[in-house]
Amino acid sequence: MSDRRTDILEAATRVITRRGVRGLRVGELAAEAGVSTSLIYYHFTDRAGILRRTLEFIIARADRYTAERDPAAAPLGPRGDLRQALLLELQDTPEVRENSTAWGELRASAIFEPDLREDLAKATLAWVQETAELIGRASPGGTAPEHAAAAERLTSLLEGLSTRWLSGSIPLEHARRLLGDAIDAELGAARDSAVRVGVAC
Amino acid sequence: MSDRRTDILEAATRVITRRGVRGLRVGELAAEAGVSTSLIYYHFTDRAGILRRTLEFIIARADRYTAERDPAAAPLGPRGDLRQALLLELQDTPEVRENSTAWGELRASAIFEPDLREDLAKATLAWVQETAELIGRASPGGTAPEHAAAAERLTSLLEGLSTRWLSGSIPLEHARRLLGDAIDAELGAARDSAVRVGVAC
DNA sequence: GTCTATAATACGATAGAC
DNA sequence: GTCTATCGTATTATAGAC
Repeated sequence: MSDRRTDILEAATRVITRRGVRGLRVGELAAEAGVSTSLIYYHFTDRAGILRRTLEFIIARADRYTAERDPAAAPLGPRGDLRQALLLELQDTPEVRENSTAWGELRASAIFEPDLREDLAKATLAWVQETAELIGRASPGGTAPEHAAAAERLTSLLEGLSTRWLSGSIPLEHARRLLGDAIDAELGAARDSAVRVGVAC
Repeated sequence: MSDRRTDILEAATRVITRRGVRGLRVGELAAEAGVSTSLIYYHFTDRAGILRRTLEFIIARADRYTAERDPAAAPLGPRGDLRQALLLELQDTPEVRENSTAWGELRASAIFEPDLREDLAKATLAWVQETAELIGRASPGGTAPEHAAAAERLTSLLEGLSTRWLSGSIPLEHARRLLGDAIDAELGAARDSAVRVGVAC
């Protein structure tokens, strides 16, 4: 489990959090992981290989902690599940910061490195679909395409807010409030129209 | 107007669009501008100076084209003005692509280079305030803080969608549709509550 | 699998002529 | 102001011992 290869991938995640994907230096990664540079080349062939495997690692880890909600915790209901799933990404803990930073870097790097795009688009799609499902459970009123569109808006907004937070343009609490309100609005809109159809004059 | 200095700044914008802020190489910039590397150092001192001036240049140019609406064009009304101002940033023209790419890079780079944060935060704030004012004109119902929050949500969403577009995760038209719907929802919500207050049972 | 040592080169920056 | 030539170093990557 905790072999050298994994050590290096974890170290790479930390270095990317500190310096960015494009600021990662093999020498600094070696120091962070406590190994020689040549061992890194032995395991990952070249710098591009390091990046590819690290980004896979980050995507896999993000999946894991998203899925890993404490099953013994008080049930939140569909609305609470959605709020928690999204607000989870706006927290100042080392793990979330690492994931958010690395995810943002992955996306920003993909603009200039077409090789990264396919994996990124696949991971994005999976995330949007999971979110759409949570929205569907929280607002049974709408259609599946409406839920998908809402999921795309909320996850895109989350990415935008996360980058603003990490780049020092807004405080974390402010980002959380804006996202929370947007979630309420996406769900409220559906609920309101249901209410209107059922109850209004 | 079109002196060497400006040539270099325009060339730098193109190189950043192609390679990113962190992918900009002084040698490549020199080739793109058709000058020697030392001339670049003569005008901009060092690489950081190149970047600083180029980002100022980009911010100024974005301001200009945002302000530069054809005054002879058919008046759109407040709602149309808002839509146009935001959707303007999601277009596949060289100038918009350059600005969006560079702006995204500026934000992504600021995560790792605190020197960039202040200018970025200032430019972001100005943009949010302009947007809030447009929202205020388009939906006179709400309060100023509500307009500001809506502006932050819409501009953050725009940044998120723009990055998704540029990184190849969604097609441009799709991004435009999602943003357009979000604008309608932000305005519609205010209008609906006004309508509800005035008219509902 | 892991290291030390080093090759090869890319890159930022400067010197000095015109 | 602009160029050619070059320096010094940071960085990727490899050779070869253990």
